[in-house]
Amino acid sequence: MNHKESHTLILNNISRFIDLTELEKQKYISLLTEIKVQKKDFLLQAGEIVKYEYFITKGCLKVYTLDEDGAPHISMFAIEDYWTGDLSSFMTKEPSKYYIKATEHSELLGISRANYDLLFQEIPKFERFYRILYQKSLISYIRRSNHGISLTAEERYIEFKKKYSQTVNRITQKDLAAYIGITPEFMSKIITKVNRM
Amino acid sequence: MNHKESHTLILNNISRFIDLTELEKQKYISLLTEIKVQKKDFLLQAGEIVKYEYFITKGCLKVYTLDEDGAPHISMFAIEDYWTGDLSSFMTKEPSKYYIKATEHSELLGISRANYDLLFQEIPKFERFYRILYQKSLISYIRRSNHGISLTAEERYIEFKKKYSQTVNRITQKDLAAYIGITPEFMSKIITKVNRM
DNA sequence: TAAAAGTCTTAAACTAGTTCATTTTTTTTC
DNA sequence: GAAAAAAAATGAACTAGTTTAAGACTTTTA
Repeated sequence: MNHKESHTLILNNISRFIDLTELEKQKYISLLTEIKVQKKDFLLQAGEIVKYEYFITKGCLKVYTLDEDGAPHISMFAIEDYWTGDLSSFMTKEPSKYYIKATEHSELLGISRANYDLLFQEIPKFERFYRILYQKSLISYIRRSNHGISLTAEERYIEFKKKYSQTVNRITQKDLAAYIGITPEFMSKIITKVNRM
Repeated sequence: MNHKESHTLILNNISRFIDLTELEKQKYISLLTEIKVQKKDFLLQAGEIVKYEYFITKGCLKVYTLDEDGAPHISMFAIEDYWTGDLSSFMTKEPSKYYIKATEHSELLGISRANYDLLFQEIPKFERFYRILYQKSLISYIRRSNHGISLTAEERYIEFKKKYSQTVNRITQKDLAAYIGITPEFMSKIITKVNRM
């Protein structure tokens, strides 16, 4: 994917919530860093202090933690036109508990913490952009934390498939199990059962 | 609680993230509505379109949905100095799926949707306030949706008790069970077990 | 302040989901 | 394109959490 295409993608994403002048667009683009990661490479490993917030222009990545037993718990799959990172470490500058690993060759645009802070001074409209972006994310995480607790694994799988039909075919069953919160064995059983219905 | 006390409480909450002039403070306060709810009364019922976002100056409320079997799933307990409501219905103007019920006599300050929109025009600094407020909430809900899936009920209980030690004594075990995502019977077992340790 | 309603506890039988072990299928790598 | 590695499927024995039921305790209400 060339520069122009990835810049169009991120600017279109931003224009959902705010309008930028040509000059502001140029200024914004100048604050971004291009990053490429090969399949299976890490964008982030636990213990590191998070340097960037990322926008994905191409590819797919998984964001996860490891529990005391070393078992992964995936908190999101990030694909094209999505934002990802670890907001907590990015903001507090404390070591992250997350890993971010590419499940496909991926291309991203990153904004550093210094440029993120600068952005609000230079183009205050971005306060609005992030206000709305975080508001929408918050709404979906509130729903998700409720559903995670109140639905059965089978219901969570059916909901995921409905909501993220583009993503479900790009990830392994094992990773899906780590997202849904069950073992790969039980995931296999559920999929067999649901497909039979 | 008198007007002055509740205004001081909300202005202090806001001053965590932005500084307001005296004039801005007055303007902001003028956009708020005072609401009182008796114990067991509803601030919101499913099917209604959410009119306000709320700041609690006194009391305790539970925010919950009912599943197809009529079982409640509590998504948060809101006490003094917390914000609550249903952001989804407030923003989309679609009917809410949530109930909000006072578990104690409670006093709140509400901002209507019209005034919320007006606020950003009149005092653009509030974009920043809400950007930071939502960012912080988002960070804690991301963590929570991960933990809800990866921890056992006992671990979730221990974590809740540690994090919300002031709240845990103000709510019933039954409501706590509906928050943790288990039956009251199993909640009882866990509490007996944890206290024995 | 009695009685009604709601909450908490305990226990036995049950189910959703785990663990462990083995085989088959698919993907990766040289 | 063969060998190695990883993912998926299957099944049996297990555990965390549910269901149902009944009795004890606490709070609310008339």
